[in-house]
Amino acid sequence: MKEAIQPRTLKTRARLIDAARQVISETGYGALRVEEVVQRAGVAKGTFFAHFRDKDALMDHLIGVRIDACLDDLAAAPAPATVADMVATLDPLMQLMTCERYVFDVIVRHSGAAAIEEIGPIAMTFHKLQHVLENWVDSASFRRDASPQILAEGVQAFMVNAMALNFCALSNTTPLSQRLEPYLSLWLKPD
Amino acid sequence: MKEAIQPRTLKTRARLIDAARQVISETGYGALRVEEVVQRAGVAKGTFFAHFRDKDALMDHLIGVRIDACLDDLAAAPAPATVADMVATLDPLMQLMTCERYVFDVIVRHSGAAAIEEIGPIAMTFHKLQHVLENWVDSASFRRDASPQILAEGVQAFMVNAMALNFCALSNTTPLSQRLEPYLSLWLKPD
DNA sequence: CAAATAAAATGACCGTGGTCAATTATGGAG
DNA sequence: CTCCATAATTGACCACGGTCATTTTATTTG
Repeated sequence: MKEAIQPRTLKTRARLIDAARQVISETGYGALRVEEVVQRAGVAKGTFFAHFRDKDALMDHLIGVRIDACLDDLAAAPAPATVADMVATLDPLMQLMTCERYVFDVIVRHSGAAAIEEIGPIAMTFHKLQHVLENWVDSASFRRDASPQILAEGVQAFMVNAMALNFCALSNTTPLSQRLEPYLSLWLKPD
Repeated sequence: MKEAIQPRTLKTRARLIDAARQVISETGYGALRVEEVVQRAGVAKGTFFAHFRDKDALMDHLIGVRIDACLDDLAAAPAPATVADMVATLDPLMQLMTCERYVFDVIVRHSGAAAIEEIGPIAMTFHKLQHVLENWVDSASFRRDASPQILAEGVQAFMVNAMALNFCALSNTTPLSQRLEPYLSLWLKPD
């Protein structure tokens, strides 16, 4: 009953990921083709799917890693004291998540895990974000008549909403953060 | 410069839609194959794409029609006086929108039009819903320190959020409306 | 070292959405 | 009615994600 992974496996996986990153840096996420990735990695197509359940799983990993790094920055920075501050602090994250329509679609698709055993990198980052937001929201500057949990969940809902509207013709003239601000003001600081 | 559509066109389109509805009633939306639809409609594959830009456009139409009918029911009913009432009234709509994971994905993908000239049936229904919600929200029972517009937009955001969570393993034990209620309470009736 | 066993990689193959040059049907002008 | 321009239809074809029986490579055992 041996189940040790061979060094070869790690090397192949790394080659696939490197190749994918290279393709993406040249043509963006949406234009990535599995065929192109395996060719650059110098492996057969089947090998790709031995390492990733499907193309989405690769995206989940690649995008998840980037979001995770971005969240580390957020967590390291001081907690925003005002709504305007919060919106500004969240901006880099939202920019990253909406860098491409395709990227945003992948994120939305993976933001909730369909099954417990399937929680992927992106779903993880949403938990992490939830944690960060709970800390931010749990300060004297914001309303204290609701649990940080539900407030943070609400902020996430508004973030997703604002990002989705960003791809909508009727409203994509307004910058992301500017669209988010009024919602958070009303949500976090009711009179 | 004649551009009159031939009766034949309407007939073919109707046959395609009928065939699609039939397939869906048997196997659901997600399992629909264009090949199956054109076979039942007795036309060639290319004909399908002469009538619909892509498979998504067919789904946009079919789902849009159903949502629209549901919204007519909502608009006809008396405006809900409480949050609990509102959540209960919205339930049929949310049930429809989440009848299948695939259906919800289609809806999310089409909820905002990418370009003004591309506003499809589903995007239309979101405008219609916005209108209905604005009327509901603009009543004495709810907060009056914010515009009906922004309040209604917030309700939509929370609805989408609640529906998305419905497909998430960690929280899909709670019924949809029950998950929505606390958010709307906090959003529409702050103390 | 050789044989046996398990892991990894291969690539021909498939399903399905979507395209387009060629063909056929339609309806109006003369 | 005939001819013709245009709309509608066709189906072979392509792109791309994904599968799986087979082969190759690594590791263990004797």
